Amino acid sequence: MDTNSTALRFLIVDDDETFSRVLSRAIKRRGYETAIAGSAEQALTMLETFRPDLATLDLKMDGASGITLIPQLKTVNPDIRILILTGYASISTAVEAIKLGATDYLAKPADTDQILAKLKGAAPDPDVEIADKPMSVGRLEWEHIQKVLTEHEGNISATARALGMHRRTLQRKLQKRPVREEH
Amino acid sequence: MDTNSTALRFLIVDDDETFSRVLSRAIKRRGYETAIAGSAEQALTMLETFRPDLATLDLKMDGASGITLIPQLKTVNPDIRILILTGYASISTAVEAIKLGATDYLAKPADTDQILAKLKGAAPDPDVEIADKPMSVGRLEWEHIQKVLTEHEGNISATARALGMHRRTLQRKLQKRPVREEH
DNA sequence: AAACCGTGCGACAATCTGCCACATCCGTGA
DNA sequence: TCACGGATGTGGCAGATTGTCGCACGGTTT
Repeated sequence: MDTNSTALRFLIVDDDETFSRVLSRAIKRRGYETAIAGSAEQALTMLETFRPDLATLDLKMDGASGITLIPQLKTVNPDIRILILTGYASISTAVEAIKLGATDYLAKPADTDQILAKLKGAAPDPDVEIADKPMSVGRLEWEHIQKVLTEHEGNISATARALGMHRRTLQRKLQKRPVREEH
Repeated sequence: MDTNSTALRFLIVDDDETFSRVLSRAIKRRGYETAIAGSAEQALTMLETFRPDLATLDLKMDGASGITLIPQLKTVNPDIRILILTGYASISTAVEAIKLGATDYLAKPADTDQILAKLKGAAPDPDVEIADKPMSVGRLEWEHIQKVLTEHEGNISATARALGMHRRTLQRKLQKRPVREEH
């Protein structure tokens, strides 16, 4: 197999710039060529010059949802593998995305290895190997809380409401240290 | 019984007898021919005599999960329309089911009209509504657990080890219903 | 058969959560 | 300036949840 003529092109569509940059670097480090689009519209203008082989799409962005990109990405490259990656995951959007041809669907936060594992998972190559340990539930909860807290500019009361959690409970969780993962 | 040759055959696979009976009556009243299976295994034995055109499958049953029936149902009737209907809904099982060829996926409780609408529903539309609130921590935990659980092919002990969680605790969490997010 | 492994479940103590009750602060508008 | 609404820190307490142990049962492997 000719594997080194060209690197696989990986398109990241997400309006969270920090997230995109971090993910892009991690993907690049693994030998892919990457491009970032901050919106669905911007992604469309890039398709002519950057024909992606892999893509991650966010759902909740300014303008169109990443889901609307799926048919268009598949038109450009029918073999493209698409991963929906969103902080606003739901069953109904997951069902829609898969029906439209997305390869898989993940809720943020997810680490790079899991992202790539999901994208490789549907490849014709039957690579059946479970990678590293997943995040512990405690760690996941911490990440999620931090994310929502940031979205609410550090407002604890608002965050507790958004999470459907009692403010007192959130306060107590925040006082504790983030859970550590050991390897 | 006089069997109407034009009536569509509707198979209900669910171990909740009350639920099955109520749904069956409602479906029958709308002109379908119905059959009930209390387990995946029982459903298989019926396929020769009752070739369904439509089916609802439960996930959490004694014995095999309804998801395992999808390929076999499609073998008997490639045009069958399958709706996953479960009280233990999660994104990872939804993705799995749709990939295997299920038509749609609904969380219980759902009324008869919703069920038939999903089964009759045609093309996927990219304009699904996206949640405006992030998942609650409880919901996120449920989804994460389900994801890891599918990655470990339903092995509870292995999942508990991977999550750094006591097996007993995981068992208890799995017995509970996932938290319903309002929409 | 014996040694394992995964699973389901009872019991109990340690912890955590939901919830109410204050007591501060901090802007904003009357 | 003074209320008023909203955010925040804390204490307390009953009830829910978790971490552990233990035991039984049914498969698989050796």
